[in-house]
Amino acid sequence: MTEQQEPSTTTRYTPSEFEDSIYQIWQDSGLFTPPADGLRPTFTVMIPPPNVTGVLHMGHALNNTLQDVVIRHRRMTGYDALWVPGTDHAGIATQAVVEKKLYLEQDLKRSDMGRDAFVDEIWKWREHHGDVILNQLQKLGASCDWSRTKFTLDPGMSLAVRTAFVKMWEKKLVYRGSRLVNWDCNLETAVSDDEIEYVTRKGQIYTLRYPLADSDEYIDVATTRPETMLGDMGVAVHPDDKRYAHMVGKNIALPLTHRLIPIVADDSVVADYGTGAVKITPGHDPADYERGQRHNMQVMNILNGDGTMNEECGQFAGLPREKAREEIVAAFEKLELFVGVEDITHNVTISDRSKSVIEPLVSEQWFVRMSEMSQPAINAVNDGSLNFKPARWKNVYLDWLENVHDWCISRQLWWGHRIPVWYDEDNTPLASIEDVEIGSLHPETGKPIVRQDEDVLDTWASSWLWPFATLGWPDSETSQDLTRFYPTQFLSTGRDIIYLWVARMVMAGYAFLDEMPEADRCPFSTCYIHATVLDGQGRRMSKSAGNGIDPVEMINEYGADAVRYSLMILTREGQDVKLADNRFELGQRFCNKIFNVARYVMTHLKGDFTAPADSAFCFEDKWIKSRLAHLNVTISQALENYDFHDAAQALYRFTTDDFCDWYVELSKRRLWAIDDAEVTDEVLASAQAAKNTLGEVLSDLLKLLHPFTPFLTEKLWAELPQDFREDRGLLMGSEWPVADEAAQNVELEHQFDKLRDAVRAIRNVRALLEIPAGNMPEANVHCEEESDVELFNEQASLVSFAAHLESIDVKSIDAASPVATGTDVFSAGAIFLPMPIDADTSKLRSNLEKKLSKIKGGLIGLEKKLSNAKFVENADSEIVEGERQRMHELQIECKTVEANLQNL
RNA sequence: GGGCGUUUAGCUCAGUUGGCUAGAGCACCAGCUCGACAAGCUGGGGGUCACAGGUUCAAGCCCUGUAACGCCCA
Repeated sequence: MTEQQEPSTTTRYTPSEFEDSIYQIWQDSGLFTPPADGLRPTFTVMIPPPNVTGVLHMGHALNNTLQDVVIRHRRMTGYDALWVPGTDHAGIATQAVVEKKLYLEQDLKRSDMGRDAFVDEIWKWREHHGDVILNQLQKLGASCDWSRTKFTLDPGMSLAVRTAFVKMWEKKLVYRGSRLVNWDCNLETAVSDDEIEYVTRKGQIYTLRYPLADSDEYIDVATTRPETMLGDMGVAVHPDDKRYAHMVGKNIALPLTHRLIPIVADDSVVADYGTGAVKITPGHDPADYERGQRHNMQVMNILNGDGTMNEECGQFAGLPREKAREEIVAAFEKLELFVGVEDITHNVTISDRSKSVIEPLVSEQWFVRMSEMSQPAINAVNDGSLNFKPARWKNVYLDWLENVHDWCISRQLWWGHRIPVWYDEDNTPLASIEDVEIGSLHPETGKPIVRQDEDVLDTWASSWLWPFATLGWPDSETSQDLTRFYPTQFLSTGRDIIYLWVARMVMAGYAFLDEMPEADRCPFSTCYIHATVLDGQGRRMSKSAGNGIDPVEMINEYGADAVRYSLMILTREGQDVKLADNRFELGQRFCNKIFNVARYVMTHLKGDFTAPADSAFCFEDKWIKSRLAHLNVTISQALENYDFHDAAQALYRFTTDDFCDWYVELSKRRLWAIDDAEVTDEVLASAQAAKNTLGEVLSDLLKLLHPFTPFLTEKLWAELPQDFREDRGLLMGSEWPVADEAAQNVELEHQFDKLRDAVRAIRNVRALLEIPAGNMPEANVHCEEESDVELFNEQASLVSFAAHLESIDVKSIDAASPVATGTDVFSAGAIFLPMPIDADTSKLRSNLEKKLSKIKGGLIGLEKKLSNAKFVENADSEIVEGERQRMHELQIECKTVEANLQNL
């Protein structure tokens, strides 16, 4: 692509013909990898690693487009920009996918295969399918440094995970203990508090009668899970509850068991809810666990890992919990201890992953002490080291950190980082970065090591190290990347993982990078929370609902640039985006526009090019250069602030309105002039100036567009003649244009607006009077200000050309209105078009009448306002003066319109 | 129960520290095969800014309350 290429001859933008080859050219150019010399400041983005089992969905497409826009912009503005890609091993999800596949295809269960063979199968699966989503990111145009692609189970990541674990071990931040955890009976593993959700479901609440031992009295207790009564260790009532006061301290003979359990008084019981008495099942309910602790109750586990009743359950042992529920209710009925059942709706805790009902149960797990680690992460937001955009998400982040619970990090799975802990024969643990040989001696006890911990770590316990582990930490051999590219500047992610991932990464940065100065430890300075993509009806897109729009399909249909651009302009900060698939037409139309205008411009840039003298550049040349300079400032600011919608919108406005509809159309006036028989040097120079301006504006515009529509702009850049690009390199690697301050001319832009308004007014009257395009009358333009008379006289040919006129006759507004004309008023005066013979004036009349009533309405409002002493007194003098001016204008307009109406 | 967000044209959305007649795209209507583009060009119609109060000379914007929808936490 270093040689200039021939412009395309088709009039339709057909992205499928060039996107893949352009991506290949980028790949081969090495530009995805920042230069090794390290001379420029760095700008780093870490991709939120998608699950290795994942396929690209709209959320990914949106999020990764954002990141690519940021990275491409920074790459062009002089940074060594690095975007590190990778995938997450996603413990539970991946294990489940492969487990299912093996079962369906080979009728194999993992328990039959053994750990090593099963893990091998997952690795094989990853070799074949693990890059799907990364390839899809390439179709989207993601300019990641693929040479640095990481996987959260890579050996380097393993080293990082083990190092972090041992650091926590040494600081006593990690501990092993028996605690009530959220147990997923389907997956047979513990999950953390952050991996569960609550759903409202219909259920039943059962009331059971518990007889007191050695008494005729009883207590009724209500429960939604009758089967847990087998694990009851007591019954609690409120200390002030007179109904039960005499029973406190006595025992209950727990039915179906031979156990006696105490009645205790506890403040946590709500006396007027239900029967006012609650059963205490410390082994299977978080609140009861607390109550049990307060009353020194033992914890009894009645469940097996798969959700069946365990050997503590006597006749019920081995039954699935649902079946046990039925049988226990039946048994209570038989004993005449069943009081009743009612339908209720209540919140049920389910597992994020398997969607099965979570059973709280006590088991031996590894936990991370979070409270002290959370403090630096809290400080980071408060001292401004970390900014959220939109800012309100910092509250979600802070809420979680300020109320953080210890994190259960062990999982009873096989796919993941195995916990780097070994035990001697007395179960004394030893944490180690290096593998410990079985049979070697425990350094503290001197006893032989007999086994490694069977469990693996929660996936987030590797991904929280992502920002620095991807850069080589803690390996000193490879960690020059860490010094150069850490901390990163921008993290973009979804709101659902603010605490699962974002908060933990910040904690990890402060906790583990102790060799770095405090100020450099926060892993990113901006956390951008992107919009959620909803379907056309405003529902979340989901696989199960089948309402997802496949970005890859959209790319095939509309092109990656169209998909990218559409997503960017639809994404207002903090605002969810409703997406129907036809919304990509917006981007498609825009890309088509760029494609065609570039083709048009380039047909005029052929051959040798000599730059014209400054004097050859005319009014509209200066105008479009001024608009371009303003656009540059707007885009640059918007991108630095991550206001993607604003940037995309400014590009749209400039490209379609300013450039295509006005400048390019006006340029034809001068370009066609050289076809005339007698061509003066002046005409030639003017045409040359137009060509030069077209080329220069297009060149800069392609650059400004490039972060949003990289494929198309790169293709067009290759076709652009040498004179309009500084070197033969790729657009992707080119320098962002410098906003030309000298070219910015607000006054001139204001003048152009007046010309444009006049042209529009003329076109409007032409349409109302049905004057055909081929008919080129002479129009009168009457201006309110003398300076505008001058302006319109100077730019008469511009106005005539744009409005299809033979010529214009410019006068002061004080001049008498010409007779037999149709009029319209505009921002600087009025225009008059000669009435064609047999003209139907009805449309013009109704237009004028409507306008008149609007003007009169405006006048009444202004009169009222200006006669209000308080307004004149209080409002800024500029505002008051503006209103007076406006009033004056409206009065003139009123007069003009009335006069014309009378003449009709 | 607590927190956050949204409500502006038929649809999807902009609208800055309060200040000219509230904007865009799509859709709609009328006209146009004019030498980049019919995925186009030109012109046009269309809004009680959710509702009720309040502050102010002035409110889509600020304050209070209400309603509907959505998300998160417990």
